[in-house]
Amino acid sequence: MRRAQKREIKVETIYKAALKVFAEYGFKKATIGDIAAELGTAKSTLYFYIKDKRELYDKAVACGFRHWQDKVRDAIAAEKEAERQFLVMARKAYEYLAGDRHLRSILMRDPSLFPLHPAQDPYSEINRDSIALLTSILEKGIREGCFRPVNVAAVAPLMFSFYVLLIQRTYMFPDEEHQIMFEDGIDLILSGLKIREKQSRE
Amino acid sequence: MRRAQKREIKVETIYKAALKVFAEYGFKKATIGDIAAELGTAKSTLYFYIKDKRELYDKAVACGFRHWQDKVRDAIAAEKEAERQFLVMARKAYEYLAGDRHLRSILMRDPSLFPLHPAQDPYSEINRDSIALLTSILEKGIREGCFRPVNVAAVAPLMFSFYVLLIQRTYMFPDEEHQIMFEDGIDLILSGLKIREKQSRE
DNA sequence: ATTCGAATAAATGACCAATATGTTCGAATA
DNA sequence: TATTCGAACATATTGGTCATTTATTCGAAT
Repeated sequence: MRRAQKREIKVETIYKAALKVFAEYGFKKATIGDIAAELGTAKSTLYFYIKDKRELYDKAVACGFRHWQDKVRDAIAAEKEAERQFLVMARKAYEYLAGDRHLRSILMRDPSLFPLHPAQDPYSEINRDSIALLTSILEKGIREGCFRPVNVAAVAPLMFSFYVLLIQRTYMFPDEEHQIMFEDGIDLILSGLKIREKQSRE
Repeated sequence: MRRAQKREIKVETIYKAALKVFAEYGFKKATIGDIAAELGTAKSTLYFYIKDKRELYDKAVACGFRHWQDKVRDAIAAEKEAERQFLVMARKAYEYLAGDRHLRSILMRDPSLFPLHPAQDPYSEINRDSIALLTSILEKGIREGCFRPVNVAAVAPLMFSFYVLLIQRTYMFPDEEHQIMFEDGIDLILSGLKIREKQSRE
């Protein structure tokens, strides 16, 4: 295995350990010592791989985000129609987070990680990717004639924020009620998008 | 004029002055002395009307919110159909805030005043009212057959949060782009609500 | 009932020392 | 040569005291 490759793997294990420790103690209280201990290595060794604590946090979180995003992307790739892709995107993102305790804990500790204000978002690159993904689904749906021809450039970021809001609520208050909110929220947005040739009242 | 009535008026002027000072300096930096000076009265006199600084802030903001809400309610009352009411609600709320510099400044200083998490919302009563207003419009629309029969109890709070998000964005970044986002956001939600018997593609 | 000035209580900020933590570095190792 | 480590160094945090500011109370005056 090439050196650079080996290093990459090592860095990933460091991020994983860091994520775990940060999830438990939060950025302030977690120490480099804690993370080194988690890895069974000396503090100083870490500095062979990272610049400083802040960067470690950012990169570790970014890594967690990217992993999340990859899973969602894979799930979407398995679908053909835009409408299905939209639904799968929403549900998979939700489901993945349900299974990643650490990332969830970090998100709950520090909701500002999600971009309320895209301008000051430390993970803008990743979130831009998410919005791009959403954008492509919207465009596909519009091309295929199942979505209304909305202003994609304006609507995609909004929908992303709305989704973040839904996720935050559902995980902050994981009760029946918020579960329903999530489903109904997705349904509302999807209905806003869809073109319905004919609709019967009931 | 009755004593209690006179007192009420006085309290309102105090709230108004407080709002102005808090808007300029923020809660921490604004002092009771500043507010007293704004009113041209002794600090101690304020304590005849208020309990403490914190309460003054909360009540002053609540007063500002209520005023805002009243204006929106009035505008809605002038409309008949649910769909129009919905639109007017969104636009009037936006427009009112545009005209109230102090309230806007306070909101921008402290976005948490708006309930991301309804549970820990200090103005839950007022926001409950807002959601109730929205709920009644939704129900009316559903009864009248122009809105889909959504789960109002789940959708109303979500729409409220979404609206808060739109407002925050638009005022935090008052540029062309966000203006468009506001309009498109409202349009998306309204489309999600509406029943369209027939729709032609174009 | 309402206002005020003076007095008191509580919070805040500046400063310092002690400790904990982040970061660097040269020697050791594989 | 790439990687690890322990010790040394630098920086940040904490706890504690004092001085100052600010919040709040109270009795006298209107």
